[in-house]
Amino acid sequence: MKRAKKKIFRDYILEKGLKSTRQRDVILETFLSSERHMSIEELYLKLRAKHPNIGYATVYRSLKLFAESGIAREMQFGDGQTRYEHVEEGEHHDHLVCTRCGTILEFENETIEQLQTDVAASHDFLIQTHKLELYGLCAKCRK
Amino acid sequence: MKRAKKKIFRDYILEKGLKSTRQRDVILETFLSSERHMSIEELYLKLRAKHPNIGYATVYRSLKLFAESGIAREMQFGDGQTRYEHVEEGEHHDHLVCTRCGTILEFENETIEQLQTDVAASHDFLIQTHKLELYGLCAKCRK
DNA sequence: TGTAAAGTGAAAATCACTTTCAACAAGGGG
DNA sequence: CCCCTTGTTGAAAGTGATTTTCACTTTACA
Repeated sequence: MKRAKKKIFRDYILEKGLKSTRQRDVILETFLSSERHMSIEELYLKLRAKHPNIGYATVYRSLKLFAESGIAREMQFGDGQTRYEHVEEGEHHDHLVCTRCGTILEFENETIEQLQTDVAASHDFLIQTHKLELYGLCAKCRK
Repeated sequence: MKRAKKKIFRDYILEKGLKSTRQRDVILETFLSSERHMSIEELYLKLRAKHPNIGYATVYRSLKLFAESGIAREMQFGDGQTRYEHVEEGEHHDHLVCTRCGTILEFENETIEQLQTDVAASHDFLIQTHKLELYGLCAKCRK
């Protein structure tokens, strides 16, 4: 799976006439072996531990590239920081965001998706993407 | 309705030991008689027309206060600007956001709300708020 | 009215990115 | 291999939205 994503990215780079670099390899490896929903700051700090010479800007640029290539997705959860999550092909999920501890859980609900399509249709609206987030307290924090 | 919101705000101000000022009155009046989903920039420009001496910071501060008092709600639609919408008591709606012209339509769907509650329950999660946005092309723009 | 506490506006500061730019690497040729 | 065109990088400066600071008002109540 990690291998597959690396291939997708390699192919994307090639197709666009871009170059494969040491930095991108390191950032990709670190991103892929990190938990989902990492903020750029978090990823940058994690990277710095082993690669103190990698610049902030490079991390931003690489993540943007990962998103373009289709292996990552940009997300905003209202805390003012952009997070990137791993993209699994053909899968879409929504989020439960704990407002106390920041934990992000994922869920899928086919019925909700279908109802969204219905709503859009009734407004003659063509859906490109959607965002559904439930904010509140996770099991741990509500005790 | 406008009257009711002004009262809610007045009560909030009082309860918190804050002060009622000319600026807040003007900003509130302008906010209430504006369309929903105004960005701060838009509101500020509208205000300036009649009150050129009101500062940017005061508009920001007032809107934050409106949100705290419960008569307004902060919203992010991914265009990098915070928008404030009017809160009608006991009503919750979601949004259709046109990615081309920026139009924001509202809709309500009780079934989706119910399914959200079910999802949350199955994760032992306590919902405080939620956000559902469908991004795409509105009827006008999809032609 | 006096005055303590809150509010205001202008400007500076902050925050999360983005861009700039000079120095460096990649990946083809030749 | 070496060249050389073109993309890449890191540091630092720049952005744009929002916040904070601060000296100066205003407000509300004693």
